[in-house]
Amino acid sequence: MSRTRTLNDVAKIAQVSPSTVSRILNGTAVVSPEKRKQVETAIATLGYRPNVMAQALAKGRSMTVGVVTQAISSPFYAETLAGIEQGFADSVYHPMFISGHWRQDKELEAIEILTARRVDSLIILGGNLDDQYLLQLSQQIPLVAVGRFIQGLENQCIHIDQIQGAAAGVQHLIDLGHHRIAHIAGPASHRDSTGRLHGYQQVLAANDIPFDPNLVVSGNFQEHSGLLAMEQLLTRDTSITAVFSANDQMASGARLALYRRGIRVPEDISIIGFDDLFGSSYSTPPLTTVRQPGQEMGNAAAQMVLSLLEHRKLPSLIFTPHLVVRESTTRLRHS
Amino acid sequence: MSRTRTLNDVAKIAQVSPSTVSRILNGTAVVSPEKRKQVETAIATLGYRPNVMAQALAKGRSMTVGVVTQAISSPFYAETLAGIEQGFADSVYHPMFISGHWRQDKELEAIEILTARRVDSLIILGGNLDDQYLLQLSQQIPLVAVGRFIQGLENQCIHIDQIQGAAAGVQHLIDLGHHRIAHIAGPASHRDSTGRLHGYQQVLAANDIPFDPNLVVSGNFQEHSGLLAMEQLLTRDTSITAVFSANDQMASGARLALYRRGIRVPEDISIIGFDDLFGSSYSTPPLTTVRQPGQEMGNAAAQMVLSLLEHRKLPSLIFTPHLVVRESTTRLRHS
DNA sequence: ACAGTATCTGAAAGCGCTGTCAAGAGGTTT
DNA sequence: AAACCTCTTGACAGCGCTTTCAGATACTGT
Repeated sequence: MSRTRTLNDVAKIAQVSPSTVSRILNGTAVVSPEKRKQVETAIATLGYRPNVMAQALAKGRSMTVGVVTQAISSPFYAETLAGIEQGFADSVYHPMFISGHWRQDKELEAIEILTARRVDSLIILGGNLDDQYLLQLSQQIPLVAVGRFIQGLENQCIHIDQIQGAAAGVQHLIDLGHHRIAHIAGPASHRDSTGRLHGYQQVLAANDIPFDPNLVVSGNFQEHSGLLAMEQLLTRDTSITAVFSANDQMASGARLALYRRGIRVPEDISIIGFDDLFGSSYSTPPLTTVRQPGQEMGNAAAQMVLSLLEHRKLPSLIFTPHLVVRESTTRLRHS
Repeated sequence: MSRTRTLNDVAKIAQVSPSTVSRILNGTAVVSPEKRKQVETAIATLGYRPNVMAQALAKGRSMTVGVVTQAISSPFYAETLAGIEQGFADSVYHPMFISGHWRQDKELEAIEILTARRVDSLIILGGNLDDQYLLQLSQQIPLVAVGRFIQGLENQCIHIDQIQGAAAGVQHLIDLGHHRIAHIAGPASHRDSTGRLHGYQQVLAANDIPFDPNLVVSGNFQEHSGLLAMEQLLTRDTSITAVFSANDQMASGARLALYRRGIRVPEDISIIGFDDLFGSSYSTPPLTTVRQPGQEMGNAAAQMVLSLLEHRKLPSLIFTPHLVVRESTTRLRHS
């Protein structure tokens, strides 16, 4: 393992001062063509690569942005991460991901780790950190939040209206003639869950359909909890003709519960999800869902960070949930 | 944005030398209880956090390990990444992920970026870099490869026998009485694809079933290509009773193609996948597949890196593919 | 009481780079 | 020919930390 080359080595064999090499590397000042040539060949022959750590220390900027995600293997977050990565792709910055696992302590720890590395900026994906904390954190370091709306930091949040999204989904079901519509909610602690639940309730009310608490069961956003929730709904009430699941993963679990009982989708029961995960368009039947453009939002978050870092004015980005009708929902047959 | 505190600030207000503070932080030497106390309170009142960049520069170790993955949003890789992250969780190291998108140039670029940051070690997930290059790279930096087997670097590879896995899957189909078994292969350029194809052919031969080239179609490991492949198989040959897909994602696409034509799974056609993605156990019907323990392999890769970095002897880890029988395969009914 | 030893601590040099500052070279102007 | 610019370049002081080295102190044993 040969010692790695330094800028000094380059300077020495190019017979110039380290400053000059630095200037060429960074384009910080004009350098005579001859010296530039010498330096360039020196760099080439040594195979020199600047040490980003040292640059970071000297410049006071690490060229990395920290991303607090919740779980790298969660399909929804993964799409967003891919968007973030793509958004930084041709910039000089690079993202570093750390998972918070939906636990506030882990998220705080993630932020510690990231700030100890002096990341230049932070992207927070969902999570349980409170608004107040993030608001204060944003005073110390440029940050953008994805999937949440923080009062006083509106311009640095990328989110979509969950209520509106849920409303669109449930209205679709109602338009198809359903009125016994169950809801598999997310965990009550999660603000997206409550938003979606509200959307569900609002649309019911708007359509004069009484809200029946028996028709809502909570899960934890994972497939298995959707399956359990569906089973519970089925034993509670047999008049259900449609279910609105707070995310695609639980919809998938619910769909399996139905399959096991021989209940057909969409003929017997219609299902609608939320998120539009990539795989949802390949489920059987392809899932009707409310799309949250995860990748685009991630990409936008990266752009926003870049603007923040370069003190450009922030792009104003608006994302709206969007109903994607596929084959898991159908018109209610009057029986 | 208040200037962030440095070790010197701490030293000053604790009335000790910077060296002493450093010693306490790193446990490098014994320090008298009083000084330790002074320093600790100083750290607490200042809210001091060491600058990892500066530490890295001084120690010559960045405490980060670079991971070259292929696509962060690919379900299989995402599981592996989660395993890696978990494997480093209570170490002082942190992973930094960069995607190569299955393109050699991007992978090389990823390695450049990572080494410019002086990562202490590298984990390579699959990809198209050639063995020779990696073997040479491993001379410069501790590296472990996941999902590939490199001659001369066997101890630093974590992989499973693709042939054996495919064989197990196909044998399962044969045991159920199938002999018209199609294969949806991965891209020919991908070594896992060829391994799985060989496994398929070997088992066919071992059971005296003639290999019919018409029964194999290649996809690109994405869902859509599986759908296309299935459609093609269906037009080519109507006697197919089972299909072995080179991964779960294509199996999912194939399953959709069948659904569209009203062909039942598993009653009319049995399907078996490869990987055992988390979502596969929630497909309709739950997919029979050959499990590749992505998360465990990722975790093992992290452990291996840690061993390498601490010069401990390498754990010898053997992973084997494992048939997971679910509901997408069934005994052939003699018609 | 004194050399010898074991402990703790600070000074200082550096890790690899950047950026300020001032000097030297060459060219203009009057 | 003197005074003044403009350009390019090197010295040098950091960035925030670690680590050697040697000095200071406190204990040994004889």
